[in-house]
Amino acid sequence: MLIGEYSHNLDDKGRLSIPKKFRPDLSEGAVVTKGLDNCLFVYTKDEWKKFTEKLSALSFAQSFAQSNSRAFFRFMLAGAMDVSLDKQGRIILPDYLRKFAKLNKSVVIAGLYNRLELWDEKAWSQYKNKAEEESNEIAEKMADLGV
Amino acid sequence: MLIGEYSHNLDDKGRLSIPKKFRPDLSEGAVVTKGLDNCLFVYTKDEWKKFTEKLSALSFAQSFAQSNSRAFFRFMLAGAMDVSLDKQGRIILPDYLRKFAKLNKSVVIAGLYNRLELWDEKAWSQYKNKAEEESNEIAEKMADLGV
DNA sequence: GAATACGTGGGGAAAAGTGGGGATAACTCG
DNA sequence: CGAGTTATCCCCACTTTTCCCCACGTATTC
Repeated sequence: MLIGEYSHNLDDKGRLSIPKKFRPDLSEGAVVTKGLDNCLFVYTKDEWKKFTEKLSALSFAQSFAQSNSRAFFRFMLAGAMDVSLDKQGRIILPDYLRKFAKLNKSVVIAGLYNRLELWDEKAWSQYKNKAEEESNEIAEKMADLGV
Repeated sequence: MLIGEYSHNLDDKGRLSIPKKFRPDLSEGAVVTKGLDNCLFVYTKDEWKKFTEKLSALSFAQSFAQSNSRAFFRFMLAGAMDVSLDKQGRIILPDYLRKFAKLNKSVVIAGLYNRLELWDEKAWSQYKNKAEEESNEIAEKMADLGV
């Protein structure tokens, strides 16, 4: 299970080293794709398969009601890219994904159960501040979900 | 069962020693997460597993499609960190959790049945005073709930 | 009042992250 | 088809962080 928050540097060659803790999960290969809220998602090979299956089920079910669901489907899949770890445990992020998430040197790598998220550090801290201010709502959400 | 209240010091390296009494429960590993009211929760491995099972039971659409759900998952999962005791019975708190709970040197470790809570000592005493003032109201609420 | 137990602090070895050089492969353009 | 250019990846070296271990101090107990 992927949890926790790390801050690593993106170097001039577009390489990002993955925290040691996450490497075993990604050693078989991974897929990076455009995520929601202007971040990137990183899935393990297995999780990527599950994810696309769920996504297509969702897209099909909703496609009658929502015209933009196919656009969403394409958004998630079109930008996807296979990556693999080099011997130092780093991945290479293609330019278009770096630009999409507006990544600068300092990148936050967050574990979210079955995926990683990559954020520009500034964007992450802004998002987090906002979320923490609204922690009341988060508490309500927990209650809603029966946690 | 975890009960009792202790005050320990956080050292310059971010280490916090766990009261001897609680160590057996955490010896298999533990997870620290962001709690409510600006404190941190510490779950044993077993308790954390129960929690994640509840989360994973949620539907894909619920957990993924709604923006406040995404914020909730980022708060709970990216905000979490698994920790283990060193040979002196201490855990290391990552910077981002220390900042979240505004912990200074003196930290209160409180047992709450199935989890520990970590508080900055000042925040704890303020909270406790407030809670004691309102204890009448709390008692009434408990009565309402049929406790 | 010595002895044990527990919390606290710091020094040093080992591991993880970072950055750059160079070899090999791939791609492009004449 | 071949030469030049670009891109990819491996390897090495450096820096920073982590974590293990030892030692000290305070408190408690017998």
